Amino acid sequence: MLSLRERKAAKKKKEIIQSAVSIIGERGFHATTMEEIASKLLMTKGSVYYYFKDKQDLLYQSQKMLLEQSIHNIETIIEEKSELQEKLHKVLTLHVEYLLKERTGFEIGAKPEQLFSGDPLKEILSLRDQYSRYIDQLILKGIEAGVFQNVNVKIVRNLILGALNSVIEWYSFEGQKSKTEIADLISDYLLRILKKGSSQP
Amino acid sequence: MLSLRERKAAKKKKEIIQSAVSIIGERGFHATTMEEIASKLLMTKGSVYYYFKDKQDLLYQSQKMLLEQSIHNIETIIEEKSELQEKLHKVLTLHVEYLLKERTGFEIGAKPEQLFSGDPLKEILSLRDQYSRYIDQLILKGIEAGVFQNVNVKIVRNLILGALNSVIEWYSFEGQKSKTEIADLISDYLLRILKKGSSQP
DNA sequence: TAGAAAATTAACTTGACAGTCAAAAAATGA
DNA sequence: TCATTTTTTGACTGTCAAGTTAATTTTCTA
Repeated sequence: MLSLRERKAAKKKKEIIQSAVSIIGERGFHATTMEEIASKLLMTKGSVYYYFKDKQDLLYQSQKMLLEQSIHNIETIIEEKSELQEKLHKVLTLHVEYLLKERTGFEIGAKPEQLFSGDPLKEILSLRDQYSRYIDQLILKGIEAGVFQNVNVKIVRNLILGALNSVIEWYSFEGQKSKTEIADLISDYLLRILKKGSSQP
Repeated sequence: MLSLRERKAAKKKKEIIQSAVSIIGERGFHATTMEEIASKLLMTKGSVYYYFKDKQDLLYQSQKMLLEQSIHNIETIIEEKSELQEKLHKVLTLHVEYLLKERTGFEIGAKPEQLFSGDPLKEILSLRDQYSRYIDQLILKGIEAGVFQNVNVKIVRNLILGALNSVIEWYSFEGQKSKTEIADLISDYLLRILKKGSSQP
């Protein structure tokens, strides 16, 4: 079990990540200074460097955290026992909800190629890939089971994820609709790409 | 008519913009230096400052150019005489094709709030808005004419644009499909969100 | 072709920020 | 309580890039 000290350190790390994410999310990675990140927590830059190797490391750990949680989310739903269509609907809905919850964090990570290189980049891309493959599997199973139309799986998956991720840019807290309502509506619309119409056998 | 000198200057401006866009597109705005932009054209930084007020200005003018061309594209199609569905299909297709043609330029401009502020930001957002409104109109007309399902226009428009714009991130030149094929396929899939199925009256 | 206007250069200033480090402060625990 | 370990500090360094400018070179034109 973790000592009090270790748990305190872990908490501080999380706080620093949150501070970093919120500022970087607004201003962008390069425009954000370590001093800003620190001073938001009433700390000095030096302290931040006590917990993180460098600026890259800070960003990398925050992105890894978000992606791992996303994968955990999708795995939970996939293990549930329900109809394929309902499952995919749930996956899309949760995707939107988690995206909006961790809005700034995901905004930052949109273009990992510009943020990371080498092994960290590989790791981030591989986590994204893992997530995409889960969705591909759901679509493929749906096609095989005759629930969905026959489509180019990768293209449709990319379109769906692209549409979902864009919600970050246009969902406004001012809007009439709650996050849950929006998530549900979006998922309905996007499933139409896959659902069988009258013209198909 | 423009003098030779003016035309030369305009050409040089374009070259600088292209150089800037290609480097910024790869590395990001803040990570790109004016010296890099200049040296790609065998120039020095000072020359670039002769044509552009500052780094922001250079970026702003490149974005404005792209958006104005996009608006011109959509206006051309809207003026054509064809069925609503076909018109929207053409708009989506051309959107993808132009996006992939000017790939890096659009990649940069994805988050204008992080790049601009004040009047330039307003101008960029207003151009984007103008483009969106054209699409809204097409969808709305389609609904009114009974060609499309009744949907929340703004949400569906945002989903469609989000999906379309994501193509920048995943379309690979290695892929089997040409840009035209991809554009066509994507437009087909996305129109399914709007097309009437058998369940609707 | 000479003189003016336009364009380019290279050296310079300025400011900012990432990352370091020795010393101080705080927490721990015997 | 006091010695030891952990954490924090803030001043410092080195680097790097934006933007300026005076001097030079090129281009135009009368």
